[in-house]
Amino acid sequence: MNTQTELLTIQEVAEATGLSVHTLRYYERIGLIHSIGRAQNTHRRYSMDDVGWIEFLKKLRATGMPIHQMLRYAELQRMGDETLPERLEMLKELRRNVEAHMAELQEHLKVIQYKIELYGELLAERTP
Amino acid sequence: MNTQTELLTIQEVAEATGLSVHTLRYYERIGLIHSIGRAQNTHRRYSMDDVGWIEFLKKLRATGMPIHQMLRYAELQRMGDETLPERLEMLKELRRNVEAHMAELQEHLKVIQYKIELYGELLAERTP
DNA sequence: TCTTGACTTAGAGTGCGCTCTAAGTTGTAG
DNA sequence: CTACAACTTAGAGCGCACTCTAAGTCAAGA
Repeated sequence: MNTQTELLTIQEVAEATGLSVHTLRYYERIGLIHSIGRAQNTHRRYSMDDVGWIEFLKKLRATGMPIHQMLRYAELQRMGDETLPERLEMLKELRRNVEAHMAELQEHLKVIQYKIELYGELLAERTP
Repeated sequence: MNTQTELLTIQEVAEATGLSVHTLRYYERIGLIHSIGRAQNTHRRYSMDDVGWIEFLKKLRATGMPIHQMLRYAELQRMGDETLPERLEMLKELRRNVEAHMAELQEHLKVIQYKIELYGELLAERTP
C-alpha cells in the first residue's frame, strides 16, 4: 500500500488504463493531462482523480473525438465552471456524432449480413 | 449519354462515390480495384460493376476494415468461387467486430449522456 | 562499490490512408 | 494552329496519433 491517498507510478497507471507509458507521457506533454504530481525523485505519481480523468479521455478517443478537440475540452475543464456551457455543447455534439456513426454502422451491417446470407446459400449449392 | 453500357470517367466516378480521383487511382494502384478499362486515349472508363465494387469497398472501409484486409478480400474475389468460404469467414469476422464496436460505442454513449445530464443540472443551478 | 532497472527529457521515427506534385499526353473549342 | 482542360504516371509529402530512441538521473540490492 502507498503513503496517503494511494498514488500510482506511471507503470501502474499504464497497466490500469491500458495506455502505454509512452502515451501517458505524450498526453501530458500535449496538455491532455494536467501536470502530474512528482515524488522527490521527479518520478510521476498519479492520483485516483488523475486515473479517472485518463479513463474519461479514453472514452472520448474511443468515440472518435480527435485529439485537438479533447485538448480543447481539457483546457475548458481547467478554466473552471464558467466553461460549463461550452463543454456541454461539445458533449452534445459528440453525442450526435456517435449516434450518427452508429446508425451508419447499422446500415453497413445490414449489407454485410445480406452478403453473408448470400454467400452461405451459394456455398450450400456448391457443396450439397 | 455514353456509348454502350454507360461508361464513366474518373471524375464522374469521384462525384458518384464521394471518393477523390486521387483515392480512386490509389485504390487501383494498390490492387483494391482491378485494372479499369481504358478508352483509346488511355483514360479510365468505369463500368457500373466497377462503381458497385467501389461502393462496397467504401462500406468495408466505413466499418473499420483496414486496407490490407480489403486487399485480401479483393484478391480472393478475383480468384473466383473456390474462395467463397474464406470470404464468408472474413465477412463474419467483420460482423463480429462491427457488433463489438457498436456495443462499445453504446456504453460510451451512456457515460456521455450521464455527463450531459449532470452538466445540465449544474448549469440550471448556476443560472436559476 | 557496482550494477540493475525504473524512471526522466527532448526529439526522432513509424504506420496508416490518403493527398498532392511534376511532367507529360491527348482531344476538343475557338 | 493554339490554347486549354482533363487526363496519365511515378513518386514525394502530409496529418494523425502514437511509439521509440538516446542520453541521463536516481534508488535499492548484491
